[in-house]
Amino acid sequence: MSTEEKIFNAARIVFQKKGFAGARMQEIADEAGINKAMLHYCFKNKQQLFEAVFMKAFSQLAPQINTIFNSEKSVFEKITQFTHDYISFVIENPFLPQFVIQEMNNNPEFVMSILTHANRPNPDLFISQIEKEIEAGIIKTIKPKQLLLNIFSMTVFPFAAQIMVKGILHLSDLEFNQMMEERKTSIAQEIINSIKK
Amino acid sequence: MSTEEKIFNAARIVFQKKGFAGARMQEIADEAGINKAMLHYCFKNKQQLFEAVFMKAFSQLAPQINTIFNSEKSVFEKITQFTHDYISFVIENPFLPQFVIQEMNNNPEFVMSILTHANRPNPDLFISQIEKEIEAGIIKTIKPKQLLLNIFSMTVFPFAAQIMVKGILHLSDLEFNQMMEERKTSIAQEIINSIKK
DNA sequence: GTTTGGTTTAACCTTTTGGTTAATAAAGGT
DNA sequence: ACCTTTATTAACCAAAAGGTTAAACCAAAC
Repeated sequence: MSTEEKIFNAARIVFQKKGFAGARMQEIADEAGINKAMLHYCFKNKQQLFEAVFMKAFSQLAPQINTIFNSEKSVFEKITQFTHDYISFVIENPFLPQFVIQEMNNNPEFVMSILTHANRPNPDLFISQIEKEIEAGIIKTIKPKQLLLNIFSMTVFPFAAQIMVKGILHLSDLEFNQMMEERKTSIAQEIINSIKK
Repeated sequence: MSTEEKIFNAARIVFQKKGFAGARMQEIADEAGINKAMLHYCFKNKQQLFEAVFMKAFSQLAPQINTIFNSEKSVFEKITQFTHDYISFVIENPFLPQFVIQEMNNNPEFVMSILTHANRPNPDLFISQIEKEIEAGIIKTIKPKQLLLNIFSMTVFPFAAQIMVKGILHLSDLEFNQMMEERKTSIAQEIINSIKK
C-alpha cells in the first residue's frame, strides 16, 4: 500500500470517528504510522485531505441510488431492490451516513457545491414514475417526495443514529446487525403495504 | 435575561451549529455579547458548558417520549399522537436531533452515562404492549423493536438530515416546513397501514 | 561510485484556542 | 459615605494544533 493510500485510509478512519473539527492531523499521522509532515507532502492541508475523504465517501453513496432509481423496473421493484442493496452497502460502511450528514450540517457551503456536481443523487425520474403509477391506480395517492423521504428514513436513519438506537433499544453490536439484516427485506414489505392500493 | 442565560443561549446556538469540537469559546462569547472570561466565571470550562447545553437538549427530547409511550392508549393512538407531537416539537427545535446524534457519535462515553440516568427514553412498556396487540390479532406479526425503529426513523430522520434532504429533493425552507407539517398526520397513517391486519 | 530525483523525518514556527489573572466597575448592606 | 461582595473586563499565558523547513535517506540512472 502506497504512503498516500495509508494516509487516506487513516484520514478516513479518524475523520469518520471524530468529524472534521474533532480530527487531529497528528492522530491521522499516527494512525497511518508516518510522520506528520508527510500529510502535507501528499495533501496540501487538512481541508484538502478532508475533501478527498468526503468526496470518496459521497461518491460511493450517490451513484448506487441513481443506478437503481433510473432503471426500468416498477416502483415496488425499485423500493425492494434499493432498500436491500443500500442496507447491504451501509452494513459494510456503517459510519458513512452519520459522517456525511454531520459534515453537511457543519459545512453546508462546501457540501452544497458537491450536490450541484455531476453524479449527485437525482430522484427526478423516480418521482415522475411514482406519479404515473398513482394515476394508473397502482399506488395510493401520496406525495412522491414524502414517499422518497420515507424510504430514505427507514434505510438510513438506523445507521446514522446507531449509537442512540443501540442505547435506547438495548442492542449489542450483534443484535443490531441482525436487525439490520432483517430490515434488508422487511422494510420494503412495510413500505409497499402502506402505499399499495 | 441574566448573563448566565445569555451565555447558555449563545452556547446552545453555537454548539448546535458547529458541534462540540467545532465550537469556539470566543464565538460563544461574541454571540452572547460579553467577555470571554465571563464564560469561565459562570461555567467552569468548555466541557461543562457543553454538558449543560446537551443535558437540556436531551431532557427536552426524552420525557415526551415516555409520557406518550407509557400512557393508557392503544398502539395506533400512541403512534398517531407521538408522531404528531414529536414533529411539532422538533419543528420548533430543528437542530436538536442532529445535534444529539452527532455528539452521541463523537462522545459515546459521556453520552452513554446519560442514557443510564433517570428520565431516559424507556420503550419497554410500549414494546410489551405491541406484543400483546400482535397476539390479540390487531397488528400483523412484526418485531416490536423494528416497529419502534420505523416510527423513530420516519419522524426524526428528515430533521437530522435536513440539509441533505433539502439539497436532494430541491426544497426551500418553506417547502421543507410544509412537508413536515403534512408528515405530522401522514406518517402515522402510513405506519398504521403497513401493520394493521 | 556518484549524482539525481523523489521520499521521509526531526525540529521548528505561527496561529489558534481554552483558560487565568489582576484590576475595575457595579450593587448592596450598614 | 464606606465597606464588602458580586459582576465584568482587558490583558496575558500555556498548551495544542496546523503547517513549514532543511537536512537525511534511498532508490534508480549514469
